[in-house]
Amino acid sequence: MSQNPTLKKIAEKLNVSISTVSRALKDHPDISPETKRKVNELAELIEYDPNPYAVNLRTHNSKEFAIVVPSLSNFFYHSFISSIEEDARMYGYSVIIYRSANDPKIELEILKSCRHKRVSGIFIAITSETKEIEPFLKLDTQGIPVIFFDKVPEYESCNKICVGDAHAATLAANEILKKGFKRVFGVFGDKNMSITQVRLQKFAEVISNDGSEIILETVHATSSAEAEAMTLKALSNYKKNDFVIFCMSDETLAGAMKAIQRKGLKTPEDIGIVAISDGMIPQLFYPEITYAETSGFKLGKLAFNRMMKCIAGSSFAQTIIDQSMLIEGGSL
Amino acid sequence: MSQNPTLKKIAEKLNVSISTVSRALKDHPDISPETKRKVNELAELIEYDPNPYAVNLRTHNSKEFAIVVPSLSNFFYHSFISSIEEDARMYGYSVIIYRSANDPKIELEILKSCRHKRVSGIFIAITSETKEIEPFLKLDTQGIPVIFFDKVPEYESCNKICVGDAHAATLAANEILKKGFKRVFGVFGDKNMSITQVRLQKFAEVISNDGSEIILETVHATSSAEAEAMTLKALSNYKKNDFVIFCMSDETLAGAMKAIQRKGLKTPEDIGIVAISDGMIPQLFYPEITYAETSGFKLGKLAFNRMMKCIAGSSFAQTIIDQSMLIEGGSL
DNA sequence: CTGAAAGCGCTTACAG
DNA sequence: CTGAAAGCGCTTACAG
Repeated sequence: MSQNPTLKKIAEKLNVSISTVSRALKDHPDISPETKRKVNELAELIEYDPNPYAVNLRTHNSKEFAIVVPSLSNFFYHSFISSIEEDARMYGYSVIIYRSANDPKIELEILKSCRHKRVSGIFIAITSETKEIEPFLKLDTQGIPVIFFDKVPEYESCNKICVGDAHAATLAANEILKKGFKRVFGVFGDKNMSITQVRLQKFAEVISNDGSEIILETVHATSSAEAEAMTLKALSNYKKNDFVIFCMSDETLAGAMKAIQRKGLKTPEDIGIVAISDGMIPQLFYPEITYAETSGFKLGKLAFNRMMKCIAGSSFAQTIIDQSMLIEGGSL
Repeated sequence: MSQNPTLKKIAEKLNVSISTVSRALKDHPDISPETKRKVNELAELIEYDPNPYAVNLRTHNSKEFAIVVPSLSNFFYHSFISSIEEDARMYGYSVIIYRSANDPKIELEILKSCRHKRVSGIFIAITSETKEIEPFLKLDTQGIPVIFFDKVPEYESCNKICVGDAHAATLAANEILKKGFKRVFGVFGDKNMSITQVRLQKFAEVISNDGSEIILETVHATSSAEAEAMTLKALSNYKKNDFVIFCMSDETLAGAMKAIQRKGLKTPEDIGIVAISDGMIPQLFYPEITYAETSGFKLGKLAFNRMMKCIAGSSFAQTIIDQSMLIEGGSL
């Protein structure tokens, strides 16, 4: 069991002290080049790697990041996680994934576990029920940076990396105006989520501010199946060529597309559709669906960047909004 | 910084020794009920939680599982990870995610990191280039159980949890025979992957053994785009109603569906399609695509189960095959 | 029933 | 340039 190389073993073989070996390995200026060479050679040979638990016990630096998300069955979070994982490994960090199941109690437990592990930092998308953010702020003051992403609290002075909800909604709405549709059917998600509120509000604002006589009907669906049923119902009094559907998320998009297919309608000939999406689902269809992109991958890069700055000592809280881009398919 | 509760602090407050506190907390029979009560009360009060790094340094038990996958942008792996994460947290383990980027060198590095962290166990889908499995076996003998899943090595005596490739291919092939198609176009993945070989071989076998005059054409695509191009080409001499497409994976399915939509064909009226899939993509279309299910979630449950047995001391290596089920959509 | 002591593997002031 | 020593927070034989 104890066959793992340790400082002690190297020290014994080389007839120097453990301290010397430790210093040589971290290229401490005190140590002679000759000793350094010998130590490094042997370390290489026997594949020495410091025991991370011992290091942490001394230094309280775990070289682990935690990512906490409400759910793992979500393309957006996957690409966020991939993105973080990619950067983390370059910097020698590992990534621990936690799933809060959208339950604030579990979320709190996870935070506790993060604290005891003394993770180097936490990326978190909070649950839709999370009310208290003191526990998060406390971690921050204890030296564990917390970067909120996607689902973030209202509270001002914390680090937040968000999708540009208003901007994405505007892009989609403008595209609809540009094409001159007469009726818009907007499929939105759970009413309680702040992103739903922002997207809905902005979308409605842009559409109605246009001055033209566009009819906007909106619904809230909490699942794909619900989105499908609602869209189907809306399509019952469908008239060719003046109708466009807007979906605020991949989940609602999946449902709406199902309804469109069920009705045997074709985009863009029979009906238009545009969404806010991470891009995976839009690309499964032909013509590809036009969408305002919310990239988990890009968000991950921004979040990681911010994290590294926090670790380097930046205590200045910042909200970063990732502006989205319109990706043109041919669906409207 | 050092404001975290420790055994020492409890001991001081209660005027007992650290040893006593440690024992009381783990309900050691030696300790008096009275002492236990006092210790536990205080521990509760100040929210004591053992420092996992200190515990590990002593016990070499990390309570962390590692999951290693070639890529994270894959629905199948996501559901596998979700599944493991769910079980792991119930048992008080955390889950570390590693991505090998399908590179055996990175894979090796990850293994090394797992060894030094002394993770409690590893779930791994190996890269398609992995030749040497000694490093894996070595971990196993060092007391870190390795459970291979999905992409597993040929080597016999190790723990493997696989999708029933042959069975899934058979299910799909039988469905095709049942419906009496005349021409089958099979879209397969990377030739080098063992799952491709098994699926192709079995599929071809079942189709050709039927005795009827079915024409089977197969291609290998390494991306969705390639699958789309190849399917498009095959569709150029398409004749209504005798043509069915089989896709061995979600990736190839995405490509084939794109081609079908591009041609303006409808399933099942114009053309049939059947796949092996995790189920996410098939459900996006209407009619839903019929598929032989390979469930990452179910595989995860099986793998976790096996892991717990290994940790409990089972040294007997075992290969578990998860038989798939045919999920009927209406696509052929 | 309880405690003193060693030790897991490392880091880092302190001393020389 | 190098080493002895203390200590991170815990566990566990050993002794009483």
